Amino acid sequence: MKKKLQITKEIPTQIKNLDLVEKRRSQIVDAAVKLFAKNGFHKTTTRQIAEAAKCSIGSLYEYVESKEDVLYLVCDSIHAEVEKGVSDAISRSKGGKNALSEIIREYILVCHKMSDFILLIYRETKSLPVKWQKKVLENELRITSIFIEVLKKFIESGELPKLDKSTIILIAHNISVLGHMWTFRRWFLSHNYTIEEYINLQTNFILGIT
Amino acid sequence: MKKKLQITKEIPTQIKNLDLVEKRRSQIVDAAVKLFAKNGFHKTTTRQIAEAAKCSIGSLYEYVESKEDVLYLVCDSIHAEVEKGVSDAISRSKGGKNALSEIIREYILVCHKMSDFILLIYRETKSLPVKWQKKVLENELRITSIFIEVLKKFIESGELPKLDKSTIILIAHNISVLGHMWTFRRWFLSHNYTIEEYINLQTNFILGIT
DNA sequence: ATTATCTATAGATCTATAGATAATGC
DNA sequence: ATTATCTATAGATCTATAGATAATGC
Repeated sequence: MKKKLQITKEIPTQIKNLDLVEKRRSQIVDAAVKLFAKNGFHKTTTRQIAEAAKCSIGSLYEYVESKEDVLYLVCDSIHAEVEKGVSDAISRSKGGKNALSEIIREYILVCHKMSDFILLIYRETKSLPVKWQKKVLENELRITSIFIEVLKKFIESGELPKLDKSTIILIAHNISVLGHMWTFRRWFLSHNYTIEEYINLQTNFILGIT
Repeated sequence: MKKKLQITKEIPTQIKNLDLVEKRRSQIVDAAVKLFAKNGFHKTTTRQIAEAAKCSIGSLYEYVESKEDVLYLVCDSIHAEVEKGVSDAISRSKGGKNALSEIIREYILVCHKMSDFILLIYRETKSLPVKWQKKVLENELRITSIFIEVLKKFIESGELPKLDKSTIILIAHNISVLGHMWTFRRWFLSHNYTIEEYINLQTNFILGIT
């Protein structure tokens, strides 16, 4: 994939074989994402990451230049998975009646599945070098802009009432954030609602059916 | 205040004079909250805190038992200020037409003012010992429950349509989170909306005026 | 003489790298 | 002979405390 190659280029490595870089970095990311989600970025040591990724600490530093590199790879892979989930839902969508509800539903289910990792991004983005913080925020924005496009389409086709641009943008951000809300208030919400109840209530709220 | 005395009791100190404990801890919190907001909990050292609080590292550890103690004091003081802001707004509220809008407005203004510190709580709650994580979540819930009470009151007085309990609870959480959203998406939102525009759009969204 | 404050540092990390060793491909 | 991997550790922290000193109140 284009995207992956781009990242492979963004983060320097000592290793020549680019296929190997992809493979090992993917091991590293899989190991690190769990450790970061569980113990946080700062409490996770590079040794723990190397061990979980089944390589030595020396090898780890052949594939990345710093611990922050690992965090960036982790954040990026999380966003890629969320984005894929949303895009897939949209291409599966048949359009027509209730199609927006269906997309909101699929998005919240992605948030549900990715709960711990979305939380990780909220917590640790600030630990990245500024350059990569910006990249992470761009990713966030890209996901939100998918909702903007969807909303516009539904307004054009008359399934939603006409709204001005700043309202559309705000609603798209609200959808994003109300999905995330399930991740960072799950400690409360999951005791009071099932995920299906949550989806229904939020859908009604967003569509103004109260 | 009762609350303060309670915290003074929760976190042990070597110092006998309780007034002094309050005074010094308040220095420590004022210093730490800025450092944590700017550099994060883990990148802030106890020496930096002591220096900014104008006491020695030795003294610092007479007033708290650990760095995590400082973080708990910080989180608690942030929540206390948010809660005060909301409570004050409600007691100032004249009731009657648009009173809910007015409370939402004041709440979002509090979030605006406290932006960096609300973000700090999102980022660093996980760095606390579990016991105190729970306390912080309780504080969060207490603020949300203020909105629940307000909503109930407006439904009783007929200014809002009748809603079932789980919808009321969800809307209260949504109000809380859409206030926070201004803090953690400010990097985007503030380039597209003034705080007043944001308040108006979100108020319309929450009240279902689209 | 009791209480608060300070200085100096023990003890315990953790990141990142240098240099040695093993594996691969021509 | 080139590329990938490993072991061992340099160097740089940082938290928390012990023990010494200064300030306070009877």
